[in-house]
Amino acid sequence: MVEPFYLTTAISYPNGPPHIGHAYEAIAADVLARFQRQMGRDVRFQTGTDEHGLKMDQKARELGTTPRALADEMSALFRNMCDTMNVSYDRFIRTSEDAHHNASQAIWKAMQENDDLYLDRYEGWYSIRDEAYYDESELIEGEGGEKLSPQGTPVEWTVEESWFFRLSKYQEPLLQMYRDNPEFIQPESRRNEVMRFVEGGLRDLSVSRTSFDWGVRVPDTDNHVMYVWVDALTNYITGLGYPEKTPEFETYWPANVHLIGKDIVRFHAVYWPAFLMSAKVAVPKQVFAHGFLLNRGQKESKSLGNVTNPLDLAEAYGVDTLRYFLMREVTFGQDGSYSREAIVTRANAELANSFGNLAQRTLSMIFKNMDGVLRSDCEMALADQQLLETVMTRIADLQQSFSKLAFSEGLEAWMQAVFACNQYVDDQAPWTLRKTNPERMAAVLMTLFRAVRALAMAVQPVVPAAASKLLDQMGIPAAERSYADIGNADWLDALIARGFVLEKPEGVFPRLEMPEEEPA
RNA sequence: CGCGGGGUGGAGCAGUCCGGUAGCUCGUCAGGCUCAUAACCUGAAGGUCGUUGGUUCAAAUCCAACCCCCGCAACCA
Repeated sequence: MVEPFYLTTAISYPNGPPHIGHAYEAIAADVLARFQRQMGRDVRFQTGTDEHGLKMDQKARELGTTPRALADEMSALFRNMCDTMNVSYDRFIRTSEDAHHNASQAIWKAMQENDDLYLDRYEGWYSIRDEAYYDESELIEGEGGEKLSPQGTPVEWTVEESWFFRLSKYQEPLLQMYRDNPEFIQPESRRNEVMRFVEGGLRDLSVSRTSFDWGVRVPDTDNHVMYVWVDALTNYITGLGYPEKTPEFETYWPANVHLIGKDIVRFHAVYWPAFLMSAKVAVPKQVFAHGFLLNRGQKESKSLGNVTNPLDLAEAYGVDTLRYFLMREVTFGQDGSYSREAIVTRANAELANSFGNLAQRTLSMIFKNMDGVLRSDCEMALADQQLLETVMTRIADLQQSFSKLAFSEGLEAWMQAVFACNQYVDDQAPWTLRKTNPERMAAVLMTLFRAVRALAMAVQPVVPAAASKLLDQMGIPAAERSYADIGNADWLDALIARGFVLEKPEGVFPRLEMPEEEPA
């Protein structure tokens, strides 16, 4: 029986085109998805766009269009970004889909049946400019003694009819759930943050709006739409067919991982499980919050004018390179910094010089000195066995790290194996053996062939296109590239039996040019 | 006392939960090799792990106080 694995990204808010952060999350999720597939899991991977809410409404008005048209246009950009980045989602969901409206209304009714929703009035100091209510204690005094928001914008006492969710009722159940499932919120620091927040007391949550109508209508009302997070979070089960008990829902829910940004931890780790408990649906197994990418140590923002279009980076350096860089450079879960120089340095040092060159020199020597003909009958020396053992150990390390989303740690282990191979090449000096001991040379080159194959297979989740290009050259059948296949005993004999002969190899990780000095 | 993240060789980071020779990459210097994508391999220099105090046989790691940097209004993961 194949164990299912359901993972999701957060759905993106498409009131603007995708930026580097969206790409980062999608790529990380994809690496995990591909990794789990290679581990033999039955993976379901969902991403998409979160299209409702006041901001979409406003943005559309600003652009002289409709929210629907804006959503269609932007959502397509996100989908295109995922496709370009080679993100292997199974389902790209849009919250404006009819099925999603049905699901959101269904979960609403389920919460209502559990007596967790009630109609009340929301009143407080409201800042129109900030679109937020403030507590009396947060307000500051303006020059003329008038009340101002903490941001210095005018506020007025506002009363609005709103539905409320009894979040307060779930304080203890949530804390109990966190205690029972220490892995529920990762990384650790986020868990502490959330627990402290919940321990501080939960207030009921306003979950409907009457001030605009671009959203999911609250059942049996004509002027309320759901608070955007109520419907947004529901996407994770909509995509599986909720409220129907579909085979997908039965198989994949509860999700193994919701991969999100650190800014929306509260919604996923507090509100979402509370909604689900109320609706009597199982809670997800894990919420994993990644950090933010900083552009040379600075947050990217439109006002600073340092926003990077991920597609530009992909075009300039290649999708695989970008994927590798993002997974390798930054400790997953923490904030990290990137720059064009860093991408080029990292890609050249590790992908081109270390691994790419290793593959190239190995295949090239087999092609030139053995006419591309593989052999499985070479006698293995101790050094050969030790190298392969090192490689296998490091790959096991990679797998263990990737299982806990420690991508950079896993790739570091992988690099250690690559270094060991290059060291081995130097020690064995097959170019010398060619003259002195051709038999031994063949043994060395075949050892390297085995090592390169394993390394290429191991790194597939991160650089899928380049890895398969390399494995294609090596004659490894596409259907035999899972992790289980690495350790197959007879793959080499089968390859030889098929009459496979290596062609002149072609590098798959070209060296990159360092960019011109950028203005400081 | 608002909240959070961080301060480790020239640069960027890991290690901190579960104390015990301070690790990695890049850069620099010296040497080796020539199969390979001017790539590869070896060695070296370089750090009082923000500061002060405490606990301990032993602290980057635990405790206390303090200093500095970055986020926490908007666009925004």
